[in-house]
Amino acid sequence: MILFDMTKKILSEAQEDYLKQIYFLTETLPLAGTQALADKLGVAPASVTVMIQKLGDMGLVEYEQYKGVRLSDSGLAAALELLRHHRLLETFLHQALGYGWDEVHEEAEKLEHYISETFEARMAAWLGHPSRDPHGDPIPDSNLKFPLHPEETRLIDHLVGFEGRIVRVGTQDRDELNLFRQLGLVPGATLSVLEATDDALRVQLNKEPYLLPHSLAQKLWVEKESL
Amino acid sequence: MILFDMTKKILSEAQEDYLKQIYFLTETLPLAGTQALADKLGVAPASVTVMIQKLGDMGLVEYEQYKGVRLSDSGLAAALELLRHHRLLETFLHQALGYGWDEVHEEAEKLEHYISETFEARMAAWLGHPSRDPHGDPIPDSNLKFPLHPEETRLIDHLVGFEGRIVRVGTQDRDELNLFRQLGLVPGATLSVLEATDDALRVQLNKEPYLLPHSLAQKLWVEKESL
DNA sequence: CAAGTGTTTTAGTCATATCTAAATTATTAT
DNA sequence: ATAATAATTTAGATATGACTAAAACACTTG
Ligand SMILES: [Mn+2]
Ligand SMILES: [Mn+2]
Ligand SMILES: [Mn+2]
Ligand SMILES: [Mn+2]
Repeated sequence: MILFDMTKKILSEAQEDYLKQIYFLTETLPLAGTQALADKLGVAPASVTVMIQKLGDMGLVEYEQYKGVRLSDSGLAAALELLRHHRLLETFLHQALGYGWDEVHEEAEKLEHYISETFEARMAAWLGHPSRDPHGDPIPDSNLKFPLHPEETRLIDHLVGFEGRIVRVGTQDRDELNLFRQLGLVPGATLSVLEATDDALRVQLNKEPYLLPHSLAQKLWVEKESL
Repeated sequence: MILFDMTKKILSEAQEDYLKQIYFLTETLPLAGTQALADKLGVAPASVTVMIQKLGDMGLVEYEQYKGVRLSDSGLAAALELLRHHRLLETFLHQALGYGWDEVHEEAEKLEHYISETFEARMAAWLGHPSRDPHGDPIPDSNLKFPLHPEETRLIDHLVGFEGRIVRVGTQDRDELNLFRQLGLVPGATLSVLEATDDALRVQLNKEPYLLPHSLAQKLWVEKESL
């Protein structure tokens, strides 16, 4: 007896991108608003309203008029599936095809919607089932559970004297990524906090002291050196 | 001064697939008809008419009412670009990700429309700029010229006594591909023609004689053993 | 060469995803 | 609490690419 696999809905590229942005926005806030989604997706607010109504009808989001949306269980699964595709693709493009870490995002943004589950599985195997992408972002496993990285903390939360290793650079802006790379602020690099001011952090990286503006420091995640 | 790159039109997946099928049909015939295109693309004839009118307005095909279509220069370039994507993808999926030769077509059929020129170039480099895909089909080079394979001939055109090597298996039907594989009739295999009847060919392959129905033999291309 | 048959095109409809402009609802400030 | 402002939704339009049904055209056959 063959039953429908309700977990495998066929979603359009647009629908998947909406779910992904709702996912990102609701990492911080309880609900994703129409305006915020319109900004992230580069469409008009009216377009967002129409789409989230449809996603609501499809059971992928919980939508409250004039309030905003949150993902349902099936919507979350779809978003995580897409995120896994995205981050595996970024890692594969980097490791197998020599893409720079500033190049991977754009290509993955498109391909994430069109690769099969077979492609996903073969990439994961080729890469040895990685738990982070080239920027250090965590990759959900094949059951869509996030890998545990309990030691991961924000650089910004640390006091003078902290020594540790960068594990994640939280941006996908190409210029910003190139800046981080130029400074050697990449996953794996070790650094220590020398001094903290209101709007910057003085850090030591490879013997060199840098003054790191809050706007950049904010985007770094670190782990204490485990020797 | 920056000029538009007229060679890089933005085409939809549907438009690209129409161009590709027009390309295949006009390999044999001077014009591709509405009915034939509808069959190949799995759409209604009326849908084909509307689309080829649009492709005509876009300058991608030469369309004669009630006669059929042929590719223009720019349409041919677009079709060959897509064909290069398809066959490089098939080769890459096979070589890099371990796809079976019966699995590559379906995945490539979708991804061909969504990979970037960068992705194309990196795959080609990774593979060492191959001139054939896993089925032996020729891969247009980066200038969209076909590789020269002057020794390639159809098995069916040969007389008793011919000895040579299979270079191409001209089908993308999964069951048929598996049959060929099962029989050892894959690119690289050597065989000789023992006997020819009206509707079959008796061939020797790895010491084993086979009776090869015309319907299968027709799909094989060979080269004389060059010792 | 006039019918009849089959192919091709036209016309009208639908689904998707976008837009702008107008109406509605919610929030903020007086 | 009311009025102004901002966010959201509705309404109506557009583009794409498909469909069906009907009309137009082109072959083939008597
Ligand atoms: Mn995307
Ligand atoms: Mn990333
Ligand atoms: Mn295709
Ligand atoms: Mn092939």
